[in-house]
Amino acid sequence: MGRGIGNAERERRRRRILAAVCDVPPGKVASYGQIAELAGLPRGARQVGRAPSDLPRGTDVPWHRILTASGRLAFPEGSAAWRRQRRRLDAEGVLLVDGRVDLAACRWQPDLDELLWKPSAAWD
DNA sequence: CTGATGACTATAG
DNA sequence: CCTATAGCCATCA
Repeated sequence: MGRGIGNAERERRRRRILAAVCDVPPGKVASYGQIAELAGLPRGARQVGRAPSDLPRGTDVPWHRILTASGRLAFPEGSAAWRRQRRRLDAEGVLLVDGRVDLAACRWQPDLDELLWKPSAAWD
């Protein structure tokens, strides 16, 4: 056994990441690191960025609510992907000021109830 | 196996 | 604000 994780485990982690992303409500945002923590992957911020890019076409996951820890979009400012994400955020009332979101105002923070209930339901 | 890469983060100067 | 450095970890050539 020694090698890294198997396909089953990788898939479980991906599902937890996507579940955490789906928990972020409209009008709120979360950082990659925050999603990783919620998914049970304390140092998995980079993996959070990978999961959405692996999604099959047409899947409905609110990946646009995920930002870097500084409140910026992870794409180069002005790029097509950046504009697409910005437009989705804008539609929910999350505005960029000077290229970044006011995390103090828009950051999503799950309730204690949610932390106690959601995981068991979402992780299985 | 090794090294490079990336939708990351934190700290230091 | 910037750059540099280090840590992170799955994935790929």
